[in-house]
Amino acid sequence: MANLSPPAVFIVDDDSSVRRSVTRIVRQAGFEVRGFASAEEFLAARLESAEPPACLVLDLRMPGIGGLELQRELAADPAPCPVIFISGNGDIPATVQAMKQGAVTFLSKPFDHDELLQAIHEAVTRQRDLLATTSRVGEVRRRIGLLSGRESEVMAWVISGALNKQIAGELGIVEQTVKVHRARVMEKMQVVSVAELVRLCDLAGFKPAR
Amino acid sequence: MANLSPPAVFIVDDDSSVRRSVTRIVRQAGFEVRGFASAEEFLAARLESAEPPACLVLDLRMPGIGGLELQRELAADPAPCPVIFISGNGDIPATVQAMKQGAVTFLSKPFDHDELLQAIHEAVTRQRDLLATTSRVGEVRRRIGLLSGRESEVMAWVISGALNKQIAGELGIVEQTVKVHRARVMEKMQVVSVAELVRLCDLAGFKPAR
DNA sequence: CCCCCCATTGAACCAAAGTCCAATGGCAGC
DNA sequence: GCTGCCATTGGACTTTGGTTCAATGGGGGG
Repeated sequence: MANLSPPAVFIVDDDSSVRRSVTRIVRQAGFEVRGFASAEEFLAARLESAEPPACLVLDLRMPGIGGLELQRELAADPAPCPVIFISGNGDIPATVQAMKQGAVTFLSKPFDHDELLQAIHEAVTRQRDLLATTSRVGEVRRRIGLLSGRESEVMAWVISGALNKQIAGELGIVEQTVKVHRARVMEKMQVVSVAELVRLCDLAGFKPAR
Repeated sequence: MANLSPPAVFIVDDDSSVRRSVTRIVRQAGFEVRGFASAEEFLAARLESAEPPACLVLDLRMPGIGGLELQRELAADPAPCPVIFISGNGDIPATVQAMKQGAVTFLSKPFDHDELLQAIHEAVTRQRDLLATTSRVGEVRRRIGLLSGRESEVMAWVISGALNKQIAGELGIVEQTVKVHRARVMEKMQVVSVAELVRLCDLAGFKPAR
């Protein structure tokens, strides 16, 4: 719960000499590095200690699960680990697919050390930003989860700009009841103004009524 | 002001046989096509008739301005024309740069006709969506431009959730004055609720105070 | 069966927002 | 100098929003 200082870099490549080389370069730049000989090995290890502030240096072609497949697997994650590809025999279609799937970059072996480090830097930055927004979204969703059914309905109308009177009409209840729910919404969502509420809901993908 | 039916496709390639080939394929699929032998020629023609619903099929290597450079030029536009690269001698670094600069895809000659058409379809869709949001943003910015200086200040505080009393204090004026400005803001921005106002301002990048 | 959460309503009250109407002063352009 | 736009303020009034206290009824869990 407190591993922010040295971002972790994972290197997945079936060629042990590449692993050693990358490990040496990246470690020297001050990162925590772990090597894996295959996608399967990485996935197995990842299950236990999913510590987010990290990025992945990935070989395209490997026995078993390939780089693109692994990338696609990871993309299902809400805050996927950014991927940097390195490949000795990459082709343009693979590069295109990798980039479409969100790769930071695609380097060819032999790669330039500075290029790799710069890519890692970009990946770490991207990951930090992504984690920041994802955790904010998660927090907002947690709060939304605390709302009762009626409270959610009322909130949907509030963020669509409806007056209490209108909300009451829509829900078939009295204005006073709306006020009660509304007050609880503001309390549970931890906001003091409609403006903040609108922003939180937009962020979390909570849709207004109508 | 009404050319929405057949999206336009521009093909820029110094090889006239490629232009002919692409033109034939794409025209047969129902698109309007225009060919250009160089980036310069395209830029010159573009100045007059910038009709947005379009996409660009672009060769990587050409005499004069290259494909990547042209793409970078176009990217300065608020709603840049989506680019599909085709290249006979593309390399991975060029592909990576093209994709990073927002290319739809990167095809190698000889390319598959269906791949090209599918890419064009994606480009057109992307462009249509982009244009929709850009025009909405433009409209909102136009409205913001109608606000007087004070009105903008008041709006910034309103969308940050401040009460009229607080706004008055911040601006060193009386609450009644705030109400006047606020009413004009709602009128000029063409909204009836703070919720809508917040969304418009977020969309247009208008930042709240504080 | 009792307790808690949820939804609902009522009354009373205060604070805030919105809407009139009227008026003053500065400033730019014709 | 007149005109129009902007910013400002005052007063009076209505509508909404928000709070507090009190109460009822349904439903699930210990």
